[in-house]
Amino acid sequence: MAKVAFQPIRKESISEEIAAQVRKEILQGTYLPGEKLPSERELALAFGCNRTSVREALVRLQELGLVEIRQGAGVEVLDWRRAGEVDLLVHLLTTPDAQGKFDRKALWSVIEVAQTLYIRSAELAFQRMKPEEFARVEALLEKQLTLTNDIDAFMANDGEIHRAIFEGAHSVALQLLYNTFWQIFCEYSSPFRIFFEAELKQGDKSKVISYYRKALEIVKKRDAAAVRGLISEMFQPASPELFEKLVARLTF
Amino acid sequence: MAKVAFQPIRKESISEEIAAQVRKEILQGTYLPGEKLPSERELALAFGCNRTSVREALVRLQELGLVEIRQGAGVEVLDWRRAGEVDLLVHLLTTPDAQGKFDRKALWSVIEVAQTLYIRSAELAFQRMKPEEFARVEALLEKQLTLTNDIDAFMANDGEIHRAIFEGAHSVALQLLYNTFWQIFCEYSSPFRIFFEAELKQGDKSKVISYYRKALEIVKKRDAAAVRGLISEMFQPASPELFEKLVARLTF
DNA sequence: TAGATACAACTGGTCCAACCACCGGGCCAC
DNA sequence: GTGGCCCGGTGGTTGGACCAGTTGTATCTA
Repeated sequence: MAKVAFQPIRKESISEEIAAQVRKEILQGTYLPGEKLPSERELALAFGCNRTSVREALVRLQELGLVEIRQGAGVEVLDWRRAGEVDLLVHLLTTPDAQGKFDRKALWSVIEVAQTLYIRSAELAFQRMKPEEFARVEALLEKQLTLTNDIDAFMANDGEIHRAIFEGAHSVALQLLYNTFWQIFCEYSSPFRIFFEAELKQGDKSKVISYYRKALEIVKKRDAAAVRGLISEMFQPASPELFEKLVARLTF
Repeated sequence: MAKVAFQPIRKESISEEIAAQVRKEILQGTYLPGEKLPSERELALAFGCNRTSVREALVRLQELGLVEIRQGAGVEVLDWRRAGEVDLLVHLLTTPDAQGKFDRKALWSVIEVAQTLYIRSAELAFQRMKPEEFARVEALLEKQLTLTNDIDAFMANDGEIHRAIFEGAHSVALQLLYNTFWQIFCEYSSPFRIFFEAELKQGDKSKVISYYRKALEIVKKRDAAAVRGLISEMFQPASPELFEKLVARLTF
């Protein structure tokens, strides 16, 4: 086991690079809905690469609902507020606006929705989970309380706990929503990491630790009535004042 | 205006065709998570097309979180329950399982989540909409009551009403979620079309019409407390018994 | 002159063949 | 057991060619 948690490197392909650049321009409003992108051939020239790579990039953007590609007629920029897919969120949240400002309002809206979905998910999970599923959640929560010395394992197990809840709802839709929102969280995990590290050093006085204890108790008692409050508590660090502190630590 | 609402034809590109076929196989479990797809060259041979088209198709699947493409190592099938994006839902709902059976449970889970999101959205909208936004919703609702003779216009305006509510929440996340869920609804619109047509013929006795009347009143009174109940009523046709009737009319 | 027609320029769609970059496994020397 | 090396296979990228659809325009026709 390495002393440091090395991050696996990922080489961006040319088409991803191109997609990222064009996506940014569209999200920042350089290209307005209804306008046409330069032709594939022009883009290839501009990016100094092959047309094939440009095409792959455009296909990516089309999948996100950012553009519409029509043979013979060029590539039209769509209004992403009307046509954008949910998976656009993660890009939206990591793309500063034209003034280089970070979109706090968008992030806040995601937190808001995440909380709503989490509460609903937990409500359904408490109705639908089988004994062995409850047992698994209990086991994960107990494990979490033993991982206070390993921040990496702590955060990984944290993800598994949340996932178990969303899976417990026995809802494909919620499960996929979890995937998307978890991906967003991962992009933002750096400030949370610092937050958790500070918390864990406080040992028993830590609010985070006491939160997991409380969660474990509620799950053991199958106390469905207490779930809503518990989750609201979990989202407490996302309250406006703490929100600003977390945003200040973002690293992209 | 044409007598019939013609559907714009869209020619499927080869890469879309390939993506659809491979997606189906993955969703049906022909390829299990961890397995590798045939190489691009093999797929090109099998589909009788060029490798370029296969590559575009695979990029599409990667964007959905269905596969992971790694240079030199082939294309690995991922577990879409863990890695799939929300945008996968629309494909999941229109892909029968290996026995050719339609996945009712998945559709039900979508309806369930849609209701949750709609309620939350409306709650927020009632808190955040400005007078002109309320006025717009009122106008759309009033317009809806005049469109009882034009089913196409009726359904289009219906979409605008829902969109206005989701936009009223002033939440980018909810707005994009609306786009994705609306897209799913469009895939399923045929049974709803029949349902609405039958309702509209009943005139004032129609439950649907009375629903919009009630909605209009609630919006005019800014009666936020009544919203939850109203939306639950709207999702009433999705109750188990009617759900089966609607499913029976699906046409894909 | 108004409308229909034909054309030409442009755009995306597909294909081919070649080469580069990377992975994985097998082999070898240390 | 470790690291170095090679080799076959896989994805990544390239340039160029041609097909197919769109669009605006110049032209022809009534």
